[in-house]
Amino acid sequence: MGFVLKHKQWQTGSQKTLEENMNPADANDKSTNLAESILNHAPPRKMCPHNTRISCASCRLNELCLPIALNKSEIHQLDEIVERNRPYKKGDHLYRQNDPFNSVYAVRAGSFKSYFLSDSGQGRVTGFFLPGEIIGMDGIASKHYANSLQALEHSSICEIPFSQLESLSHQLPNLQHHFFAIMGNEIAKDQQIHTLLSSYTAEQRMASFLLGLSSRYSRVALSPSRFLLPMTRGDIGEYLGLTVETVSRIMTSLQRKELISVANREIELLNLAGLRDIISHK
Amino acid sequence: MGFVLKHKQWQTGSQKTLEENMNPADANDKSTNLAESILNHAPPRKMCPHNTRISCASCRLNELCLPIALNKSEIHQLDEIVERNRPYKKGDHLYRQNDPFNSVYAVRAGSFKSYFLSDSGQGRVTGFFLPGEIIGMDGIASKHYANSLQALEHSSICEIPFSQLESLSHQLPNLQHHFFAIMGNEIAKDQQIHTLLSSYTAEQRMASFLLGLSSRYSRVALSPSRFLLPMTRGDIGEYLGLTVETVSRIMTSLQRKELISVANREIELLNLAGLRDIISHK
DNA sequence: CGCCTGGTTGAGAATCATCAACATCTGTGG
DNA sequence: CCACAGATGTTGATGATTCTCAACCAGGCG
Repeated sequence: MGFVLKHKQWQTGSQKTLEENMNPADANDKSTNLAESILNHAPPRKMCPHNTRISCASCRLNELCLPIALNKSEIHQLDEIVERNRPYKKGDHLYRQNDPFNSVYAVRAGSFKSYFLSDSGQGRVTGFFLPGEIIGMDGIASKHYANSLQALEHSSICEIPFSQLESLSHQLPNLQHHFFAIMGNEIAKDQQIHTLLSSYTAEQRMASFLLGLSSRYSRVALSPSRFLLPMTRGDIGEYLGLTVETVSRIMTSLQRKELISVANREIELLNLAGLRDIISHK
Repeated sequence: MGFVLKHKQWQTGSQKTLEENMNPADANDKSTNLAESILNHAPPRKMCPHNTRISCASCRLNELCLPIALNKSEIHQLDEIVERNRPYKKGDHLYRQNDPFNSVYAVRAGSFKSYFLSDSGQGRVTGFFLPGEIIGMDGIASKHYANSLQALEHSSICEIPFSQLESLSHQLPNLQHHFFAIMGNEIAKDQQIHTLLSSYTAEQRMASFLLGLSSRYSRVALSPSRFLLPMTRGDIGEYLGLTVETVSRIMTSLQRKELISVANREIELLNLAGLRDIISHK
């Protein structure tokens, strides 16, 4: 059966403070904010990990996000145009399908899903976004977002106004190059999903999906073998072109084969090689 | 049954000269080339439509391709970096999976398919490319092409070395903006295919595919309702995640419903609204 | 406590794949 | 120009994977 974890010591993007090496100025800002809220008779609350006064230079995701390949002064210029918004609660929308496109966003903590509603009303999840990943590039061409974007849990993001990103890219060849690369990566990733959806069985899709999450979590220094699924079985099904029931059945089947161990949203990948075998097997 | 066309007066990208408004200098080049080939005792051949001495400014696809939104002098600069290669025969490869990435390509005439071979050996078609469309963006991020690219018929392309495109984009904000838009468009398009593959029935996929081709052909001033399919049923099947047999069956079924009329590669869309209904129905 | 969302499991149905046979088209070499 | 071979396309019979419908369970939140 494989052992099942009972307690809540699971890692997710939002449960871990993402800016650990903050500078003293940031700490000061924080205590100031706290003092203010007390003065305003707001209910005293725990220190929120989603500090909005963080800089790109100190963000622990900067290896994944835009600043990679920028030097110190360039990062500072990027920092100037990034807006760190208020956190989003589970279910909040970052934007909706057809809203005018203004910005791309980098996930700082938590996770999001994108989904598309067709005229006939039925929706399909088109993507999941974890910390360090970029959201909103589907709106660049048409100037309107093609999907809606919703937080799957308490999450925070960095907003990057696109016109300013363009001007800055014009000044910084490294940034232009890197943003081309980020978009190219998105294109390559989408084509992999095309292959997955057009030729994989339900079991292969699930195995591929879980391994994908695994490697994305390990990129942000979380465990590649134990994590919480931020999305529902329904979300997974819509994303993979399967029904909820099939997703559920495959999960229990993978568990019976001792490849994974699941309990609700908690999942552990027990045999990565075995999962890979499922994908290549045929 | 709908009438079936018997003869070969069908339009494809390659059967129509794509550069009609060529300037006098180009015409001179052409006759010179012809004279040369006669002097060299080469077999006299028909005037080839794939003249390589064409400029972006005179190309009738320049409204679709990169030059859009560039002014005259900017187009000239773009022209400098574009290489117009020899034509490709049916089956020729433009590049193969894992080849080092150097350039993106614009289709000038004809058509191509991209396909991905997985480790297990089975391949899947990931895209089709018609005149005016850009090929190769899947290689930008990893510096290696993720797919192989093969000509479906006699075709010609413009090669745009990517590093030069980047430098030029750095000088010309319009070009940078436009290339971001082209990549954004590719991302949005890929996500539509995601929705198609994850939620459409076989019939909906075929209808959507045919309507997609229709609008892409009309973009290059070809008939939106009558065209030649440059790809095999097998290619279509791989692309849509169906088998050859299913593709064939759906085609005859659509024909019985008098929505289309097919004979081999010749296809006529008899009822566009009817095809759209299939997609939105339920 | 009870509701509602989310998740699991089972039985039957439907779509599409598989296997197989055959028809047709294309291009090549005699 | 014909004949042939290989690739491509069609059609039918059968079967498997996945969906649909339905019932039920668990957990979180007011």
